[in-house]
Amino acid sequence: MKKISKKTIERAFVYIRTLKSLLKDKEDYISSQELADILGTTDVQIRKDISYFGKVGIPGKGYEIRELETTLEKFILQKNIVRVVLFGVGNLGTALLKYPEFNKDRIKIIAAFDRDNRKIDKKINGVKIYSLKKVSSVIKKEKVDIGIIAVPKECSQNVANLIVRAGLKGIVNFAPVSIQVPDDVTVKNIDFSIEFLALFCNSNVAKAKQKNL
Amino acid sequence: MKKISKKTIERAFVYIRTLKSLLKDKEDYISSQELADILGTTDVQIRKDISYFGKVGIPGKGYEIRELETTLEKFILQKNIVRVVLFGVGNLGTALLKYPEFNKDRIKIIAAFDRDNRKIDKKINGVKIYSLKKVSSVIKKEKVDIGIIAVPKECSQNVANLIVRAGLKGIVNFAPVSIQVPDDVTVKNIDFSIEFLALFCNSNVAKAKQKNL
DNA sequence: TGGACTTCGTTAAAAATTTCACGATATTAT
DNA sequence: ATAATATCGTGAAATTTTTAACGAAGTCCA
Ligand SMILES: NC(=O)c1ccc[n+]([C@@H]2O[C@H](COP(=O)([O-])OP(=O)(O)OC[C@H]3O[C@@H](n4cnc5c(N)ncnc54)[C@H](O)[C@@H]3O)[C@@H](O)[C@H]2O)c1
Ligand SMILES: NC(=O)c1ccc[n+]([C@@H]2O[C@H](COP(=O)([O-])OP(=O)(O)OC[C@H]3O[C@@H](n4cnc5c(N)ncnc54)[C@H](O)[C@@H]3O)[C@@H](O)[C@H]2O)c1
Repeated sequence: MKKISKKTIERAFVYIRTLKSLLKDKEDYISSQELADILGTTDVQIRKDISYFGKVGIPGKGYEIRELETTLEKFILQKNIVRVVLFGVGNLGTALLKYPEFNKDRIKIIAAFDRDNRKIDKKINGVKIYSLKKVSSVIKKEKVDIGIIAVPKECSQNVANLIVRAGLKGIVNFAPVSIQVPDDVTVKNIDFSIEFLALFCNSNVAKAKQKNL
Repeated sequence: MKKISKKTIERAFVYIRTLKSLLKDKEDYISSQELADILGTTDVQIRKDISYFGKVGIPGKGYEIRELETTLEKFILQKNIVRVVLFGVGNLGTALLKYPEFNKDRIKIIAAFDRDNRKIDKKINGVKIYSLKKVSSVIKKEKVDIGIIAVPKECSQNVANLIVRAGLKGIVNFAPVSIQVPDDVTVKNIDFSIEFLALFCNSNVAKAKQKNL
């Protein structure tokens, strides 16, 4: 069996999300072409991706939506729930705590941590906010998978160190700085500014601007 | 001159950000290897990327930090300010309005729009919130480049339509759905759940979990 | 000043990803 | 039942991206 690429796995999650929303419709089947139209990609890309997960399509007809959805989901998540903890309950952190889609997507925020004493022991959306002293004990007890960094950028390396020391192997970093971690820890940086700037440069946006001036 | 790839442009923004933070230090020069260590990448990747922007390095010494920073910045942004408008001033939208890094990164939120009458005409962090009726007029007057979708997913296609009709060519979509737009409009989807789930699958995180069970 | 050493910039090779082309297979209509 | 049609699955080709290799160019120190 061939290894499934990162790109394919990412797209698989998009497929899953889309298929789930299609379940409500009256149609039972969808073709790679129709799915491609919805997602703005190509039918070949979709068939190629799906082929890594098995043969579930029906030539001449397409994919049974429900079957494809469960096939993909079982294959890549195996009924797991991804358990995360949040560091920093400020503007962004609070929004994350209130984001209802995480639960639907089987991502569970187990606990939050903040330095600000006024926030400690409060709950937001059912998630308790702890002092940083509790990091190690909470993480050990709760079988946490991933740590989210949503603290000011000056503190993000410190928090990353805490996360690593607690034994987590995955970090999502929203702070606009690079953090250093051991090789066996994976960091995913989400940097809004860069997304905006890159979109500006990589698309027709910049061209449109030039015309207007 | 060769075309610069999207990946290179994205990384260039990371380099710029890092170089700016290094300006405060006492060192004037940095080698590709040192920068790679900071960013968790390789020296070759960095030299390759930089080579698209010109020859600025000094063999045996490295890059002058300030010079490299200005070279990259001039090349890809040409002193532009990226002008954006926000749709949806809820949990996420409010956090975005309060995010101070956008200004530092030359991204300016010109205006926000919301459906909720109680929010209209209020200001957050100096940015005025308008009724949806004003979309077209504000966008036309203000030379906007990009629209941000931070409304509930059920409304995101509608808002996308508004954005397209107003003539914008770039959309950042935070809602966890795919939106359909004409070919000349570029959409960047930022889907937190997928980032988390993909990190979980693509890294050591899942393996660590298996061991623990 | 010269020679050892560093680090850049670039061409070539390797790896990863996407796209193409088409045979195989199920469907649908006659 | 058969022909026409639609759509899947996949090996091979094309493209893109990363990595390797190394000559060129400047640095640094004795
Ligand atoms: N606001 C946004 O929309 C946005 C967008 C992208 C990225 N970010 C980044 O996310 C991070 C948080 O942004 P924010 O707007 O929520 O900031 P914020 O100032 O509103 O919140 C920061 C929170 O972190 C807490 N904190 C500070 N130091 C801490 C530490 N060492 N350990 C634990 N908690 C600590 C503070 O008490 C506060 O509650 C920043 O790095 C920011 O650059 C924010
Ligand atoms: N909260 C998060 O951390 C988070 C994270 C990732 C993605 N998202 C996505 O971002 C979007 C917004 O999330 P949120 O948590 O801020 O939701 P929210 O409910 O707090 O805010 C939504 C806002 O949009 C406004 N609105 C509704 N329909 C509108 C319309 N047609 N035009 C303009 N404004 C409209 C509402 O009045 C409200 O102010 C959602 O699609 C959500 O899935 C949120």
